[in-house]
Amino acid sequence: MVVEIDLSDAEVDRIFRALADATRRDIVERVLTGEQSVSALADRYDMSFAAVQKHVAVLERAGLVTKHHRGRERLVRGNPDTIRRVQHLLDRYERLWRARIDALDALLAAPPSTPPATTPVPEQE
Amino acid sequence: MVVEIDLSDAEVDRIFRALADATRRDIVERVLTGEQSVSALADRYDMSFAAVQKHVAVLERAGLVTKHHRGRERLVRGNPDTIRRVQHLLDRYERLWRARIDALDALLAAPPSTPPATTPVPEQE
DNA sequence: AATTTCTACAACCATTTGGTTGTACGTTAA
DNA sequence: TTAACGTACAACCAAATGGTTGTAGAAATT
Repeated sequence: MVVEIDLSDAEVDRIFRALADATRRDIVERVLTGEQSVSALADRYDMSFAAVQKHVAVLERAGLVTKHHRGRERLVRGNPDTIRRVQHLLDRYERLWRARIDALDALLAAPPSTPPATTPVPEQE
Repeated sequence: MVVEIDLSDAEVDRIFRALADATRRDIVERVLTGEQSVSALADRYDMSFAAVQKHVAVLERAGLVTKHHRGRERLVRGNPDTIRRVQHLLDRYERLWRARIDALDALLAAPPSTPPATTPVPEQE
């Protein structure tokens, strides 16, 4: 199964914003280990049912969870694909950082008689 | 060098919120590959200097960048430690997911003569 | 000394966010 | 059939966000 590789800026915005709230992160954790109804989730938090409903909606719009019908309930389930995509994003940041560190190391390792100013970095992207 | 392992909810809030903006993510990428002054950054974006200054402040409060003095300039530099901590957070999410999948797999692998209705999931919490 | 550059910060504004309560509707249970 | 449960959604509100302009100070340039 091929998953989408690239995410638009707006999608990434929604994902990070969705994760920028402790209640929503907690919901994600819960539904990753097992789907739960909205009201079952709402029982866990000290806020109204409608507030939890809104949090779930934010997570759903970000693609972090999905909802399914079962009778009168709506079961919320975590979507690990989106989690994985965020990890790839952060991996990219780390690669950028490492490339820079490697370049600085190369500079320091090079003898001062041969300044490597022409090719400081393997020039990716 | 030992880095902090745990982050408070408020810290994680700030980090994810800081990353929930395309301009700020772009700034992070730029300063991970090499430090830049605030005005050099501001030249890159179609908004006022003050707006970019605010974005940098948000990133700084989240611990994603640091600022250093050089004459009248303030050099902005990426902080990979924080990036790494976010990765660890997401790793945790993935482990939770995998644990659940493994449990379901174990259920499916069990012979039908032993109905697993009593323990559908390893009952966490 | 005067001017320009880089930064800091306050004040303001429109929009979004995160919460509330209230109403309505489909589904299950008595 | 009636009542209770689970959900959806609108309306409202306070606070935060993301932008602006304007003022001021420190450092560099002329």
